[in-house]
Amino acid sequence: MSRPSSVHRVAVLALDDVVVGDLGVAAEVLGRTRLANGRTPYDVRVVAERATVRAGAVDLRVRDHLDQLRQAQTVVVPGRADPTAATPPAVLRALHGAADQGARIASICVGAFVLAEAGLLDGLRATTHWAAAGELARLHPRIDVDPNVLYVDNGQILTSAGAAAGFDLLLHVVQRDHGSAVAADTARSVVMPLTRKGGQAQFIAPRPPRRDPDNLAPLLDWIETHHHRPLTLADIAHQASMSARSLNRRFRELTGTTPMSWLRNTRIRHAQVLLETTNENVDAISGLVGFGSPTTFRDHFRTVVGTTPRHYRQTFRSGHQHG
DNA sequence: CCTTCGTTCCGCCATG
DNA sequence: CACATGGCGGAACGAA
Repeated sequence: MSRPSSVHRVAVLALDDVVVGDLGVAAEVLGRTRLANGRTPYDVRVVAERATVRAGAVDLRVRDHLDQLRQAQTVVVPGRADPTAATPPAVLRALHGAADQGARIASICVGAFVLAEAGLLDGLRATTHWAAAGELARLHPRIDVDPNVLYVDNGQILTSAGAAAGFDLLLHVVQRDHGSAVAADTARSVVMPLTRKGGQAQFIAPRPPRRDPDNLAPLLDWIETHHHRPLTLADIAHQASMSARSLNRRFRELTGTTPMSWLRNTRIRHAQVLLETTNENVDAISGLVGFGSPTTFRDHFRTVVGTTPRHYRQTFRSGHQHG
């Protein structure tokens, strides 16, 4: 028909009780993306098993059927009100089909549970909404759950934390596909400044009133404010009035990670903010966020973020009209 | 790249 | 009895 070869097809999966915010993020960010020549690189379609989808207070009329998933080069899976609700078999089959054909699959928030149910996250690092991270790790032990990052890019499979982190993930996708200039334009278009205020936005968000016999939040706050010091596991355990053994165990249960890994991610997150918002050189930032040496900082930065600190700053800056 | 040495993490098990 | 804690040891990991 009409030149579909140059269009990148995106299917946004609308399951029952989909979180409309997540759905909106997916549809808006990619749908609003424009290339330098004004063309729209993404053909975004919301797909569902049935024409009407419940979504909290509203019903959605969905125009495209689940079958369209097969044609998509990118599939986005938003969260659902009940993260652990069983996913219809036809949906899981469709996801498998898309993955087998090499489609990129990205989840937002607790949409990661759907990917997990499909087995697409086995053996991979992944993230989800921080309050659900422990549950995800418990239900799917083969997933390396990291609740302390905004998103995780495994190449074909991507996961992001809360809805706001979904913005970051999709802007990252745009940047990967079309470069940082296009991504910066998209960010402006959706009025989402590329500046994110540290990942700790995740933690000042609604504190869950749910039961918390052992609440790690105060300890995580303490790590947040002391990450720049040369902390050891013993230091953190002492702060929590726990043995190192118990701390490791509780941490794994409640967050899916280990204390030192959490600390490392906290440091990297702060380093990212400093790279974005200051002119301190990389070595100085390394020290400011608590790394023992610039070498280890670069090492960790690469494994967490995927690029070098210098390149990260460069691509971030290039998207801004000098500021 | 390697090598050395300290740290971290988790299974196991005794203890409360 | 169920359950949580934490010490021990060793494999894996990280720093330099």
